[in-house]
Amino acid sequence: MSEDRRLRVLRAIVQDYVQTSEPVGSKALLERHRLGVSAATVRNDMAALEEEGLIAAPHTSAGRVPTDAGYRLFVDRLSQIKPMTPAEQRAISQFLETAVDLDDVVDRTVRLLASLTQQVAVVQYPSLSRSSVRHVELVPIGGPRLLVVLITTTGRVEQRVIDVGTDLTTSEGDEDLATVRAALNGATTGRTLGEASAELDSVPDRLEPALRDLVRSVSAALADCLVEEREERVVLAGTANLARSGDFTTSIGPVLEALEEHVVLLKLLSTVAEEEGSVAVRIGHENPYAGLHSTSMVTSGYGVGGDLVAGLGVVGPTRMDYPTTMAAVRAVATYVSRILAD
Amino acid sequence: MSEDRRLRVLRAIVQDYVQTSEPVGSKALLERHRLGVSAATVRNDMAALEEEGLIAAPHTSAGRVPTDAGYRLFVDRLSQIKPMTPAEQRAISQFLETAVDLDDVVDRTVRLLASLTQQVAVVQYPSLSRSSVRHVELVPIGGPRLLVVLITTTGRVEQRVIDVGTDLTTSEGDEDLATVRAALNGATTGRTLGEASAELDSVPDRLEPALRDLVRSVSAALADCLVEEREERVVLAGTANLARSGDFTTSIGPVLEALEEHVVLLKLLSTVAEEEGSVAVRIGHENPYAGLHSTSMVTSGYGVGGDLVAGLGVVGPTRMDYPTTMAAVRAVATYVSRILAD
DNA sequence: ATTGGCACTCGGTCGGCGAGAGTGCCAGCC
DNA sequence: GGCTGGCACTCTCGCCGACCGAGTGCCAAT
Repeated sequence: MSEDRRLRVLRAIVQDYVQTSEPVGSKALLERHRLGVSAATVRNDMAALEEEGLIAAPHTSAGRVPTDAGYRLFVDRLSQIKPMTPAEQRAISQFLETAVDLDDVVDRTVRLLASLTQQVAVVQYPSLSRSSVRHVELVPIGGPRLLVVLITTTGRVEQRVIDVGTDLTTSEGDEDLATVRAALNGATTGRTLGEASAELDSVPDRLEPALRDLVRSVSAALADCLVEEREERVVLAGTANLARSGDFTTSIGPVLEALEEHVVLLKLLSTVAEEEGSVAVRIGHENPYAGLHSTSMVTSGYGVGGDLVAGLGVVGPTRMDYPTTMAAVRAVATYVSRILAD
Repeated sequence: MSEDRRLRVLRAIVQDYVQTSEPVGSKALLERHRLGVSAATVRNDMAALEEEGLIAAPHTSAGRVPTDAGYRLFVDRLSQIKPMTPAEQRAISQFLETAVDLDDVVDRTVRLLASLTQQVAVVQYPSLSRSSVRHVELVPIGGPRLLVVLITTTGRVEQRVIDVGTDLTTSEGDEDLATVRAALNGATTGRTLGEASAELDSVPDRLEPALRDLVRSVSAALADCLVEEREERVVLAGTANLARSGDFTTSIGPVLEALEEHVVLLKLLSTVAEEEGSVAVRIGHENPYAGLHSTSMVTSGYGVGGDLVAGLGVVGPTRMDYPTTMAAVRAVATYVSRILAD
């Protein structure tokens, strides 16, 4: 019994099941694939595959359905990512190029991914902790109120308004502010947000005592921006696709609940494959979160110039078209990275 | 046949149906409500109510179910908003108070509303077009690059980075910038965003010709911030509640799709009742959007100091507990307004 | 106007039945 | 040893009919 043919059978089963969404039997397989052997042989192979835990029968007299392990093997060894057509690539690129700012890029990305894959798309906002400081600015906005602005290499702008106690609209205040501004920029510009955060602590000590109070409040605000958890934000689109797919008609509930747990999604997105251009697939129970046990997740990282700063991906039924989904995720990740490079 | 009793019957039907989610018959009604009349009488009343289009029978031999018109009458004349208990009020207030910034307020609000009502919560971001300009700031961030910052009275901060062509890091550039900054602030500060936008056009003409190019690019960026449609943003929570309610088990799809149409949601939220503390209810087919024909929407406005700046509300099955839902929406709107007043 | 009574309607459920799909196994063949 | 055709078996699904019960509509009586 050839190992090779057994895998071909598995592949055929996965492909058929993905397409028809019905358990596939030995006879149906023969009709749709030229395997060159008889139904009985296929049945033997299927029995073996079931023994190995790669496929399973919903009940005695029905066809077979791939198990999570079966899909895993299919993804790892039996399929290759379907390249996108030039037309699709152009469409993706054009759609993303017209975005006006970071929010718009993220918004367009998530919609695009949802419509390309017909599944639920998840896009993480570029994460501060992996990007770095481009510039820090301090702007007095009347009386003792000060606007603290942080600009990152990913184009994100964080700001806080703080009350520093003393009036800053004097010429003396201006000077002080300039000193503090220079000190803070010196300490943080060019550093990653994590490094910058650490560096901030030592800034007050390097300045003359008179400025310490001021710099301390500003540092605090800045540190707040740096760790700002809201930055770890995800955006969803295409949840309606869950209902259409038909795989979850019984229980969309748990899946919707899981999708509302943005913290969970973030964790799942953050463990994406390291190299750019590669996609990670998490199938069914491989997923650590129970609500997603009946789903698969295809994710990839994106970011500017080799520095991965965030993840994106889709969530769909385990019975999904992995090759095309992976292609779409990879393509979108690539293009959004390119857009962000500007 | 007393009109009064007929309405009592309608109220009883709505209450029972909301609670049991099963068509209510004459006998069941008598068991749960002391109406003081016999089943036959109730049947006559029900026939009359059906004639008036206030209730309907799913099929010949089943109980009656309120129609959209029936719910409407119930909401308008047969129910009163159930006040929240002091404990609930404290809980709401405390949960919202701990928010650190505007995004956090919105995020907490939508989650709170979803969990209070066990339905889908929708919260619109405070809308720029109804708030006004607090301050405009221009920050040179190296070479010809300039950061344009707009701060609104709702605490929102919009920014754009633009390229102005000439190097600004000269002392001359500093002066020019100061002039432009003063001019822009003079033209916009204190005005609503709509007014400010109109005012911007005339700013270039009032300055010396040498500055016109600079001020024109800055004005453009600022105008862009002012009309920024992303500001008209909504946030959702509790979509999983749709699945649990059981009313949509057959067709969550259209509802989920409708909820993804943020533009539609915005339109629905923007036509909220004018007075603070009042809630608007849109029942079933009263809803202009087909995907929401099987849902009701309970909305209210919120904002700082009498100026309504945005809407919030919930979307749920027409079979919802209107009195409690309306109470929750009203309470949350009130408290979030109070929080935003700071 | 209200009430009790009664015939009627109709959806939901349950059991049985047949068809069809698919399997497992075995004996034979290459 | 591996492949094949054949055959008996199992199980689900859909269909049909019967039954049950909730609920109604109507009518005659009060």
